[in-house]
Amino acid sequence: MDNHKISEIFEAIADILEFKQDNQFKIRAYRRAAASIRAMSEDINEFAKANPLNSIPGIGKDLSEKIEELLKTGALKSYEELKESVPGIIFDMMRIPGVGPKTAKLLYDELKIDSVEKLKKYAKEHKLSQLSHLKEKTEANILKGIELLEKSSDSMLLGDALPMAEGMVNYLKQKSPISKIDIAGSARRMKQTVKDIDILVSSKKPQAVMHNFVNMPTTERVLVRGDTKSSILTRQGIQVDIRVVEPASYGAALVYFTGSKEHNVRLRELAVKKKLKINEYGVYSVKGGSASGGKKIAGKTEEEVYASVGLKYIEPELREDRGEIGAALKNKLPKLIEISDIRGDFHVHSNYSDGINTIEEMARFCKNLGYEYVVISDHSKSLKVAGGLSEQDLIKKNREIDAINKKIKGFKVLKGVEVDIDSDGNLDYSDEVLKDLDVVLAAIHTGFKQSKEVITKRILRAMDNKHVDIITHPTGRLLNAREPYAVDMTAVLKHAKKTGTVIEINGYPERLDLDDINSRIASEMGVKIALTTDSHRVEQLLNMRFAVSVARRAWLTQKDVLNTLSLKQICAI
DNA sequence: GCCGTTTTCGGCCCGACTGTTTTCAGTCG
Repeated sequence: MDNHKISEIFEAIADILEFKQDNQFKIRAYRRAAASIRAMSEDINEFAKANPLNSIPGIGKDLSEKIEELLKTGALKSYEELKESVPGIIFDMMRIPGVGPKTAKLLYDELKIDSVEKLKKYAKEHKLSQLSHLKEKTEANILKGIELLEKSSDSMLLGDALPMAEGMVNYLKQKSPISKIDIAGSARRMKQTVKDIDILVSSKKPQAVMHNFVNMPTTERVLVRGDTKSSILTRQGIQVDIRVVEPASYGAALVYFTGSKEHNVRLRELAVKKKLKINEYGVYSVKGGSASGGKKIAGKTEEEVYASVGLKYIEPELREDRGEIGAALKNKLPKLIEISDIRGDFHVHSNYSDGINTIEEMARFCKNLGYEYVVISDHSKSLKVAGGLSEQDLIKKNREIDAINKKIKGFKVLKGVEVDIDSDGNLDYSDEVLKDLDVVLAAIHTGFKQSKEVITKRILRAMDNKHVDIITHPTGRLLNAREPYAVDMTAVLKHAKKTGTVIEINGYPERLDLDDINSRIASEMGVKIALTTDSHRVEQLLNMRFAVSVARRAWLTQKDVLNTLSLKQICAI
């Protein structure tokens, strides 16, 4: 029973209560509790050993007991009973866009809908529109919603969504008179995957912007079209929302539209305590308990909005309700690492193994990025699928690096390897070979199905080797494609601290491994982090921004990160 | 169901768009 599972159960309870039209504040309490547990940076089992559960925000007496029951027995009796009391189909129905609890209840009560297939059939036969309060348009929308649900894939990788959003921003800028435009939402918060793209605009010609937006070349279908707010579905199947506001409201709208929702709720609660009201148009004073007639006191910039409730500006990557508002109140926000702090890349492949470009091409590209060094870390011999290097090839490669270092001035190529950790925890090169390298990264590429104990032991053993500097992509996950292998991350991080091993945040968009939550735990434990791209071609070296984004979401500062050090400092380690 | 520097009861974040309606409920973000 982990944090994720518990928050899922609380969400499911909220869904059921919503269907039953229970007290809306009770429903909100369950959803808030679920969000709170999701946002925790610690495993709830561990947390429960040292702390009272009701010290988690949004968890009181009742929910504490429910969590205890879940942790102890792996199940929740009251939830099982609740589930029995409602038809299972409601979970599927409420997942259809446009169908909420009320519509689901109506459809179930009146038409005895027990499958999405049946709902689809009835919609096509126009049986839905014969109900009261449900006419042809809603019927058509339900049908569209089902199709949308069937078509919708996993959420999109940030590495795909962000360039797409940037493309749209450029397109709109060219087509319409726009005074301000920003990507907002989870893409601005640099979440590893995003479900939709949000764009905020300020313009003297909002109608023109809306027109251009819904008629973008990538638009598949217009979902909503209004004067200030529209939504489309792209051909790639991702929803894009746009909102147009006045310049005087731009900052408030950017806060609102950037989210996260949980962060916004906290912000508004803080405002209420100060007799203020925050919405997407600004911050208003509340007179005599009534919001109307209040005076607008902020809204033009985000800084202004935060300041109005006594907060320092909070960077978008921190807006996840993971303690950032408390830190901002105490003026204890971290000074987050920035891409300009990065002085080199520790994980880069060349055409010696499975990369596309030569060592020199990779090196020159890095130099142009303003770096001082790059570690060329090709695969080791047993990783045949990726062209792993034999000992002889490695010697040849190292000679070439020496030659390149004589050619390129003011920059250094460091000799590295991504050495394979075999299924017993042995390394793929002997110590004799490893000792001549500047940087050794160790990784698991095989035996993903082994037990947690075995995999953890493999990694700990690799860290015990005095030549190993960095553990790369520590969980092996591929977003939307492969689950992480079973590994006791707490044990790995403890051992990393003990052995002085650095842990990687791999910026390859499918990996982003270690993730933000664990990276934050690592840095709190005093483990150093290396930001890398795992590049296999020159363009991928630009993925450093994604590694940096994970680090920022993990509250990391310059001092937490290895590759903010200069070449001289690195060589001295 | 949670919560408290207006506290142990009575609040609980806020507004746009849509559809089916003549004033609003439902859904969404």
